Amino acid sequence: MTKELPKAYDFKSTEPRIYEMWEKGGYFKPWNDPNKPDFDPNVEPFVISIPPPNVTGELHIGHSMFVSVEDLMIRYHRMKGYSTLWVPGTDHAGIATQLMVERDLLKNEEVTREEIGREEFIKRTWEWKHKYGGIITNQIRRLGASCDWSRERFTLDDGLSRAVREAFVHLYEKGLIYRGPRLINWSPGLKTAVSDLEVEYEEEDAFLYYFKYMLKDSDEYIPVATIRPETILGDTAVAVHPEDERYRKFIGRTCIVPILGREIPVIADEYVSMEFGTGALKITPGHDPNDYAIAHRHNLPIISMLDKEAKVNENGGRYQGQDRFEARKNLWADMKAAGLVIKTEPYRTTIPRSQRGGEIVEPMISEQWFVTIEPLAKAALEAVKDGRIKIVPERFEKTYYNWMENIKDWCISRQLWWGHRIPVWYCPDGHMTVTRQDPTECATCGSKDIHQDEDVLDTWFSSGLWPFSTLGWPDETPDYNYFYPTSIMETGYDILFFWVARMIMSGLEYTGRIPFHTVYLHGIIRDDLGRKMSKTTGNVIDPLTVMDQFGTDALRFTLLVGSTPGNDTNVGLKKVEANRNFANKLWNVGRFIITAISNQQSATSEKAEYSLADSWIWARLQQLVRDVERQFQNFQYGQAGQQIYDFIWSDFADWYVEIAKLELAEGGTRAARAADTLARVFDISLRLLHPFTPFVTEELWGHLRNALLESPLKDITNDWPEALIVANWPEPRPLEGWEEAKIADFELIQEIVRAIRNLRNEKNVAPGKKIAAGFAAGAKAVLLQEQDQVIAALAGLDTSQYTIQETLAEKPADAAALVIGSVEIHLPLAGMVDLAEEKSRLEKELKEAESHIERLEKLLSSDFANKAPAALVQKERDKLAGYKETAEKIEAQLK
RNA sequence: GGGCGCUUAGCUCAGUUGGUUAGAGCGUCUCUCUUACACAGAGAAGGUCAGGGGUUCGAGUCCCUUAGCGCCCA
Repeated sequence: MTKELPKAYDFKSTEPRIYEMWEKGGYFKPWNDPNKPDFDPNVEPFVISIPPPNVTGELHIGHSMFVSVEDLMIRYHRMKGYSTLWVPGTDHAGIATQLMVERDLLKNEEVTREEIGREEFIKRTWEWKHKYGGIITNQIRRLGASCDWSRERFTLDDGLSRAVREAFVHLYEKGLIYRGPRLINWSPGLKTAVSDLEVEYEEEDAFLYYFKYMLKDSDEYIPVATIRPETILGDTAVAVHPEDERYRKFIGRTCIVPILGREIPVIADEYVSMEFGTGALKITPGHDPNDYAIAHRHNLPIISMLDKEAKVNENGGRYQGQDRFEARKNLWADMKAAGLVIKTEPYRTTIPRSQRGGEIVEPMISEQWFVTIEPLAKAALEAVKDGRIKIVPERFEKTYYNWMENIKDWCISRQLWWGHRIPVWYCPDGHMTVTRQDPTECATCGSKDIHQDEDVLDTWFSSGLWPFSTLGWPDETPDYNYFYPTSIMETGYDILFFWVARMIMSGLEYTGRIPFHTVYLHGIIRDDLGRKMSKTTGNVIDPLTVMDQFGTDALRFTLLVGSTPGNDTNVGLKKVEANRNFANKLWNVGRFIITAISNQQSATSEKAEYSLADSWIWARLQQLVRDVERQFQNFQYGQAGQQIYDFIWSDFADWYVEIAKLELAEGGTRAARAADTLARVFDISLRLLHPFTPFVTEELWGHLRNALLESPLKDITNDWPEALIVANWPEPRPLEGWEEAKIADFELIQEIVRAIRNLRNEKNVAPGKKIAAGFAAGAKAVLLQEQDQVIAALAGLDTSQYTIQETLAEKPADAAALVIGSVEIHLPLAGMVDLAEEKSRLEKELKEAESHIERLEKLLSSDFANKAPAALVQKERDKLAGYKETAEKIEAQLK
């Protein structure tokens, strides 16, 4: 064939073609499918369910991260022979999607959702989903994700909706779900409740307002400080510390709420801090969680003074209808006029803001649905504590425990339209009907006049079911029976609570089993300076642009290598560029090998001996396979990738390929052996690299396979499948005993070559110029003689003026000398050797050798010799001997 | 207030049972377009592994402590 491959790897034309080939080839589907007749239930599956991105979202760098890691895990296990399933899908993202559609309606049709009504709005949202829902999944395809698209799921699909219904009713029947007025976090802009997790607290500049709480029928007052003066309208008490000398006398008396004139008691509670503010606290149980708790202790009334839009309601007297911030201003002004104001001062405090949109969240009393979380949390806590579920990295287990141990009931109702509607129906008598099937009448009184709860469930409620709902639960489908529990849950540590914890609780509660045995958490992607990416900073890296520029493999490799589990990763374009270069390097190595194979005339005969380089590269490759395997077992993917990179570039390309060129030029069996080694080492390298950079490896492997098939070396491919994606993973082999010596021999050759190159550079010898050399190699003479051509070629020696002997009869004049252990090299660089310079160079080297000798002698005469492992001690002794030899030779040179 | 992480070459980071002169990429400097690759090759410079203390024959790696930065929870 020998169709010339282009000089540079063209990822643009390759990636789509390869992905299509994979998908059409059915490689993304598990090979052992429980829905097929030849299914074998004894085969171990490996399963990941994708963290579902927002259905209407677009790819960001975080998605690239999880796709890269999960695809790596999936490809590795697929190559290992597991029946591998990666379930893709998307999540309806209640708030985000609803907002997007609302915004669109307002912009294009100038209508609000209220104006078009619930039914029409949901219809429009589905249309939106159908129009844009494919964007994110196509972008995930571009990343090379080998997930089984035939099993793609969406949280609002019929099946998954049934799962949600089942879960809700199950909890309700078990008495673990309740409805009631509670203090919740209210998002006034979105007009919905949000859960505790969806509120973020940040320190901001604010003011502390000091004012007088006048005592009834008195001129006395209690000074009180507050951050939110408008909540005075909802005050139901003033609290002081029982021990506080300043205010003790007021306990039990009555205060007058400013402007409103309501009478409220002065109470004593130890919660009050005597140091903060004035030491007296106004109590607004309707709008503050701590006050709410105090109010419960003291049986205080609870007043809500804000409506759903955070405007003052009928309890706010003359401020009714005013926005919360407007009311703050007006009330304060009126209080000032009334002489109740003491002062205001700047103050830094934590402000609760909505995770979505960033508006200030108001604690409010509201009727909502809650899950009694404690029993679920207890089981989920236990599953991690007893090791049934392992979290990687381990330290997050502590975080998990801490959260689970302090968990509060989960507010699951949302005042939205886009989502799973709560499966509860009410009749006029207030009976509740909670069923799996939509009812036609009240289960209690039989009334036909029933209406469904208006609220929908928190999106995370359905996401929590994801590992099993996607496989068919609540039905015991073949997929569910075979693939559940899944294997690994891989996601960012930022959603450990939101999602992972809830999946564990849900899995245990509904299926009675852990949803996965391992949680692997990756870090957050930051920019090259370690800053969080944000639109306002303008440092967002768009993965699509990066892929356009450098290719998918380069992006994936960048994300996977140089990062450690659970740690944040800084990504800059420079890194991606460097990895693009790696893909290109690989491409060119491949090009060279394919040409070499195509030029072969005969097959490798059994008799073709292995050269030192052959043995060395094999030994190194086997070392690599062992290391990579160990690292994969320990989730050290970054390390593994780095080592493969180093092997391919620094060992295989820089040394082996260069030596193979000589061997190929020799022709005959030597050339055949070299071609054979090139092919086999390259094959295994591509397999190891495939989970990291699937496209370029698949492409090259295909070329390699074709070249081999059309060459005398075709037997190499006997057990190869048709595509790399399903090729066997290289299994580590035990050491055979010869490796260490071959590696040591080869490393000596490398040292010699490097030393000569170094000297050439130092002396400004033109790169193309061949130079003479005389070796006094002592015991290494035979080895070096065998490798003379290799040394000559790599170091640029003139073979006609080049000798390797045990000892040299006489020291060549006008030559530079190099000493490497017992090997002396004389390079007669006529006219270039400055004797004085030469002497000082040798003296410097001698000094270095001597310092090593001193260090090692000290080490070996210490306790080290007695206590350290024997092999290690021997290694140091050998080193010492080597340095001694070097020093001796240099001294001889200096005489 | 509680918990966790980070601090290693100019920059960004690796470095997992502690093993002996600390690695990579980028950047810098010298040379080279040598028929796989200039998205490259050859060579070089550059680090008291945040500070202090301890354990050990041996510490970037384990323990204690201080400082700075960051994150999570309250």
